[in-house]
Amino acid sequence: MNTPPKPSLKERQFALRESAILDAVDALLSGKGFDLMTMDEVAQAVGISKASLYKHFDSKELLAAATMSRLLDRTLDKVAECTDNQRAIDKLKMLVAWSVLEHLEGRMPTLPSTRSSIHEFMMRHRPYVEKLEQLTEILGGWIIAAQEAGHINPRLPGEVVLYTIYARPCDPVTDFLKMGGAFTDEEIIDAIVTTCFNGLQPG
Amino acid sequence: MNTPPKPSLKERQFALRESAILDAVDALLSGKGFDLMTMDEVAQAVGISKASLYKHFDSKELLAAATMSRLLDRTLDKVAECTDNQRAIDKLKMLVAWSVLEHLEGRMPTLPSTRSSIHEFMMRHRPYVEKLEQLTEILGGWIIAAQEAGHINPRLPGEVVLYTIYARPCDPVTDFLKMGGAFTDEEIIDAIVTTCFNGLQPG
DNA sequence: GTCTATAATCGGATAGAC
DNA sequence: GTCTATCCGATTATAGAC
Repeated sequence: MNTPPKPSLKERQFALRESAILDAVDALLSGKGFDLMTMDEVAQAVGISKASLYKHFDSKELLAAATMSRLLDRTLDKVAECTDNQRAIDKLKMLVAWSVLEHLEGRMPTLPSTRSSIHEFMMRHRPYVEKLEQLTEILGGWIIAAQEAGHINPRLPGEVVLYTIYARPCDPVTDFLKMGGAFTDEEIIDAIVTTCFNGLQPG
Repeated sequence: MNTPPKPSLKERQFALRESAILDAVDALLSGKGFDLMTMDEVAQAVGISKASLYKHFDSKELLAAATMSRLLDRTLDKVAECTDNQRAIDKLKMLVAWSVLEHLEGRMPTLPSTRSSIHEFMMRHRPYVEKLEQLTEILGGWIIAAQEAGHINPRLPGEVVLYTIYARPCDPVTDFLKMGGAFTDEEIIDAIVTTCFNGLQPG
């Protein structure tokens, strides 16, 4: 058997730059979304020229896809950290809290809202869709378990619960509360988790 | 005293065309949002040239502002229909249900999400802000009443409740459920109202 | 692979004839 | 006021030198 080829210095530098690009895109997508983000901004944020940026990613769409793919990797990592003796409802709440925190700290590129021009592209991008399906399957299991345990309304269709959870990090409420400046990040996260799982009614 | 001047045929035609423009913008903003809507599309949808469109509205921003202003008028009308013997919580639920229906039927231009380039402009546009403040004052009263009646969690800050209600028509969940095609509009409205006021929990 | 310079396109806005 | 034709800036993407 061959030992796995050791990455050369050049290869490591290349990977490092690519990661720096994706970090910049995380912040830009998180702040202004796909349509308002320009490739000039990305290049400037990383400190490289636009032409070099295009050597790493052939198009703006593919750049966004790579970023979203990496987000799903992070999410799957977070999901994998959960242990079997946690309650499903607690795992779901943890995930929502985590994703809102990621959004607040600028590491959460917009999940594709139907309105973004990138949405259709992402739905046809295999690597992204496959990871999304993987995540959906796991969360689907958690949701059913939580419904059977009496912690989530069993009359709610699974899709409704799933989308409600997926949509939380891009809920405009988070941005409005942040903008007002009257709440700490912790309070904002608490507000989103509470209204998500308990609604507005007394708890 | 003078009698109010009777509008001439020309003036009525002008007003009619203006209303047709705003109807088209309602649908476009509702479907793709401000940034993805182009003035060419608007002109084409109405069946006039772009230059004529600019005779009615001096800029894309002002066009959006007029549309959003008209939306607030409709909302204030809806609010005025409520009678005093209704419970505050029921009025709030009615308003959420109505706004989601408007969105589903393409008459709900996006409320300014922080991410849209129009957001800052709207916040400086007097007529819009004044109407928004008017609506906010009324809903603020309803929210406090509902909290005192024990129908809304009194520990939730007013802003959290208000923003949560304001954000419902532009919740991505609505679009996702609609796109899936598995739910009727009525079921979608019910899902949004339920998850908004009761959350995901049973009960 | 990185850069500067540039092509190609798109979209907001306007000129000028009628 | 409406139209056709056009301007102009911004943005994605690429050519070609090093």
